[in-house]
Amino acid sequence: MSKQTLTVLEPDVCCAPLATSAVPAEAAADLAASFKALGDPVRLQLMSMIASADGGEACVCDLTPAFDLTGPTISHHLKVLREAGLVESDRRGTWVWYRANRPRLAALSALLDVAPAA
Amino acid sequence: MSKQTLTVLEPDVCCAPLATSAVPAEAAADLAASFKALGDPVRLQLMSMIASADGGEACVCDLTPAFDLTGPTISHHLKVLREAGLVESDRRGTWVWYRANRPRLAALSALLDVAPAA
DNA sequence: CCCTTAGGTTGACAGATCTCGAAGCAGGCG
DNA sequence: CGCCTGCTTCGAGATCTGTCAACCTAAGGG
Repeated sequence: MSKQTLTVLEPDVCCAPLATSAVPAEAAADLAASFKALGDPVRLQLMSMIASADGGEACVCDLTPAFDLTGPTISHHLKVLREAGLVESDRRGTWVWYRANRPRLAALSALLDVAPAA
Repeated sequence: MSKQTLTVLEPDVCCAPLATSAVPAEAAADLAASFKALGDPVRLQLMSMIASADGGEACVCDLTPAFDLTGPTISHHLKVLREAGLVESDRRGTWVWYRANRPRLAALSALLDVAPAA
């Protein structure tokens, strides 16, 4: 697996449900990167805390104390989520705020959708 | 991250959309394991090939030649998907057939669902 | 029986990942 | 200006992961 950052990352890379048609190799690399980012308990919780936060935004200062991990580690996980295109960050004065990339989440959700009208 | 196989793996471990309420730590470990399994381009393609296969089943003999990888490697990836509860296997005579665990996929899809009734 | 074919298991190795402590950068306060 | 706090980046160590070659098991055919 190469270290390169994927340049695709459009919210709607591939939306045909996985159970409907096979995912092409190029799209698979991009989509798998997002799933991999969610493939860590800490990041999944971070993602959910951010996405479900009041106002749709969460401050790092609120996220960090929720885990038994050091600041740098949380920062690292947030960076992974950022590079996967799942969240966006925004510095506001002293604190940094994170918000979820809804369209991206929706695309992933649609991909895993099975037989909506079975 | 421990090596232990999680014992939970019920299809409906946690279904409240990630954007609605934060995922509890215990559920996060289980769910993240599934996302991690999908976090590899090869496995994501395998998953889609199996889920979209005619009759809902795919033979390993059809999956392996679709990649530029050796048999053992494909076997390893299928094992990961199996242990993540995403697919089930079934030997039928000479060949082994795989089919998707639809409920599990549905649960993951629901988790990533954003603004169901926005 | 022996052999061939389909898959899975084992062992090994390069590369990636998670975690931390130390150091760096940005913004606010005295 | 000088310092403190919040967050990120850097460097390092232990662990995990993807891949292959070699080997093993199961099923079917002479």
